[in-house]
Amino acid sequence: MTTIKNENDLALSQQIANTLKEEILSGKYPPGIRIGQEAIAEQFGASRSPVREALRILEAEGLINLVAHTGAWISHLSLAECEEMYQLRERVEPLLLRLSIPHLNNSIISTLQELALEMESTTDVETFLKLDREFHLLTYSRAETVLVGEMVNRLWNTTQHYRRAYSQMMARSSFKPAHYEHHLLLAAITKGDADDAERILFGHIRRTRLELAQHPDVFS
Amino acid sequence: MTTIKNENDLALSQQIANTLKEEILSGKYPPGIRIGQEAIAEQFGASRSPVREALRILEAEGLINLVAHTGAWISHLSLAECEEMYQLRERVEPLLLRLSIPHLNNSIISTLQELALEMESTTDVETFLKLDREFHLLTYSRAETVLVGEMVNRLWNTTQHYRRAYSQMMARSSFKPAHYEHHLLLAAITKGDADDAERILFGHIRRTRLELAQHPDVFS
DNA sequence: TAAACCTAGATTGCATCCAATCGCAAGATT
DNA sequence: AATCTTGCGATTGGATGCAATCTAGGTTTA
Repeated sequence: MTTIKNENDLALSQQIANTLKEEILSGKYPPGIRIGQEAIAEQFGASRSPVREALRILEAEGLINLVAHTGAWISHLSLAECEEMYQLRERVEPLLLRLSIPHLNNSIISTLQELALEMESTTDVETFLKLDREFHLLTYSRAETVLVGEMVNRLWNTTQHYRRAYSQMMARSSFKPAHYEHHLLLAAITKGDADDAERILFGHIRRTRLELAQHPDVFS
Repeated sequence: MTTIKNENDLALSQQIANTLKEEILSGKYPPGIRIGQEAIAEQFGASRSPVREALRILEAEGLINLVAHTGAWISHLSLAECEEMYQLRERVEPLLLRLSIPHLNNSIISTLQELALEMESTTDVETFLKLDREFHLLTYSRAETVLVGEMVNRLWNTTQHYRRAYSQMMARSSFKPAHYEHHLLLAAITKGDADDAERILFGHIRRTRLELAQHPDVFS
């Protein structure tokens, strides 16, 4: 008997929520469209009860909006709301990074190095997105926290669509500052300099926010 | 025809969630105890369906924990988790304050002044808690945000029990630093000095976190 | 005596059914 | 012609019933 919980052990509502979440983050459901309870229920071969609970879970994570009698809509942020999310990220992610840095070992740091180099060499937007997410979440991975980590996860999830749109819009050459910042961040992490790492990360997110604000056409 | 939504117009599940939330925050249900679906359903004269959705909503806000087949438990934070919440507050609340300060007018500032003085003169813990909450939330009230404000609200709600326990434990004299900080904060706000206000607020929350850490007996 | 096992009661999770509400389109009215 | 009204179809919200699971208490066994 193992303590590892099998996915099948989870409540059906939770399984549905997890799967739906991945589908939403993957871009299968674009922002602004509606999801019908019946359709989801059919997709999973379940009744609408667990589907409705799953939708509540996703609403809590900010991925969808539930409106009474009109259904569940994939969340879409306005430019102003997106800027809010980025400002939150600027404040919260440096904290999480600080809590993680003391526990990052050499093995992790060399993986980070590889990820940074891979990012520079890829031309595919979807690959870049995936690597970038991996890179940053790995820098956070050793923080011995529960709540801060969850919050950062939520912030990343709710801005996922816009990171994608932004990356697709930017010419590949415009990623250069991001690459430089990644290397600077890595250097600070290697030195164990949490203050410096915080500053660089803050600037990294802030720069993205300001650039995003110059492309309001993403939000239409 | 008015656009103001009557409470009765809200979905039953939302009404139940709202009422339950107030009851939890008021201390009617102490941390660690279980809430039965049947009991809640009976209290509201409803079936278990809306109750279950209400519980999902409250879980999302961090007020309860849902465990499969064992029910809903009022959240209780460990000392470590509570410190996490406070560290989040240290980072997020100064941001919200910064966004609010430019729009605070004289009428609000004089109300803040009154609240600060009232706090100093009260001896009742419950009154102090209420005034303190009013004071800080009022300093945030003009921020033109949606998401940041919601997040701060959640942070306050999930730490409510512990602010109460902390206040009850502290001798009244130990509130003096808090009063000084409130006045300093008010001065910075009056000057419109967001940088200074951020620093003071950060220190205000941080001091409370450090004092709380010296009273681990609150978490048992 | 203490630990493991087993059964009964209670509680939750899910499926199904019915009622309430909304959106849309066709028709009526000014 | 534009706007308001009205009715229908579709979809969601809530109630009820049953199966699955957990907890507690008593019984058995080493």
